[in-house]
Amino acid sequence: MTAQVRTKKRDPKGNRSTLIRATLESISEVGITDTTVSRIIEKAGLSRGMVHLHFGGKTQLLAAAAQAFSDEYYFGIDRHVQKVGHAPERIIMAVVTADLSEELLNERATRILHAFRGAASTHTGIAEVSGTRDDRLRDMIRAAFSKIAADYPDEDPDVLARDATFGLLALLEGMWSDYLLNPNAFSREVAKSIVCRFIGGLFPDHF
Amino acid sequence: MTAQVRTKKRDPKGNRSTLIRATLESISEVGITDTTVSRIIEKAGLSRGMVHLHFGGKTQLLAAAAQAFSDEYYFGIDRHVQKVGHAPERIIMAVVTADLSEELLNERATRILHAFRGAASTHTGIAEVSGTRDDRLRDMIRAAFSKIAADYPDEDPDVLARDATFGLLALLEGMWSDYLLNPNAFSREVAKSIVCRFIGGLFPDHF
DNA sequence: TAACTTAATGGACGATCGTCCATTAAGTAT
DNA sequence: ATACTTAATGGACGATCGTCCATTAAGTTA
Repeated sequence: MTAQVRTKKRDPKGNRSTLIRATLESISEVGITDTTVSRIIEKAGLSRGMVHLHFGGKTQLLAAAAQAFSDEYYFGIDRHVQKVGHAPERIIMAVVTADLSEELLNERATRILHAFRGAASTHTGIAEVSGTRDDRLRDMIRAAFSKIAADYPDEDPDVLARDATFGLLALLEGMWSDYLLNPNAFSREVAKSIVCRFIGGLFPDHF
Repeated sequence: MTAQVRTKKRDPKGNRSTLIRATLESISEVGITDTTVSRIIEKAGLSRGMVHLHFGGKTQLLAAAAQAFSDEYYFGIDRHVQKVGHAPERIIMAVVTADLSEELLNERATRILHAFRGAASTHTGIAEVSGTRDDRLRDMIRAAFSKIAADYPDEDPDVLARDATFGLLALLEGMWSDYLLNPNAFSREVAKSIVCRFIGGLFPDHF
């Protein structure tokens, strides 16, 4: 078995992901509506029939691209979170920092996210995949807030954790929208300080 | 000059707005991508050439629909705000309540908003019109927060008002996204209480 | 009523769109 | 080397797409 990276004539898995990459690139450039099969295969440098061969159709390719984009985001978050250990406050801050970092929050990502959002309500295959910042992330945040909320005996910990989770995700969502519509005026520092004001208001002893 | 509402054979203004209404209805049902001229005129019950006659083309019709939708939202907010007088705290709460009311926040509206959002970054005519919850609203909120912030001498009033404005709009944005993706699980009461926690954290003497 | 302006119609048009398949090529097993 | 399986190609296909215009109708002015 040779390494064969250079001159592989056949590469089904590679071509599959090339198509997905080309699709995401096209969406970030011209939006979903103008992302046609012709444009995708031109970007990918592959032949027309490949979409049907590997995905069965354009619809499934879009769904696979949505899934890949979602994973890309989540793994980006996860990498940051892994580094900070298990203290819940640090996990929360890692999520916030990562979500607002240039690595994850940039023009390409905001355009793709909102393009899929716009299509999610009417295209099942996409909706399943682009839930509110992914259920995985939501669960991670809620678990962290639940631990923190236990230190506030004056409040119902479930309600507090729920509000913190919901609020934080909504706030971050809004930051992405703002970035999308106004990438030049956007300030990561201001965004972060506002998020900190929010969670600091809920958990004054921790943030 | 007769009233002629019943049997008007020609009605350019009426047909124009019928086309816009049909466009928004189509977008809320099948998204922007599948909103075709054929579908629009079928919904409107008008003839094919009318799109070109009244708007010059589909692109301009979409832009006009985006504008109409934006106005629809803003005037809805404004009506609520007019009722509560000039006290800044009451203006803010009126905006929040209106934004989360069923009149403004519903499946149709969230679908249309996000459909336009997804197209905004790549279609100039739409982007101009669907800024972050409209500059008019942003200015109104900021003015109210500026007055309130003057009562907090420990903070820079400009920074405080800016953070409150930015944060509130982002939070409401996020609520809309959550509603879009999960209309059944969404609770207006929870959403409102979270918003109140946020502004209450910034302005403890007022909210 | 006649002449004129504006609105509305709906089909024809070329230009895409996405799908699919007959054909060729590459890789594997016998 | 041969037979076989899987990958890749690219053009043909019917089905739409949005635009536009020749034609008809409605309303207005003279």
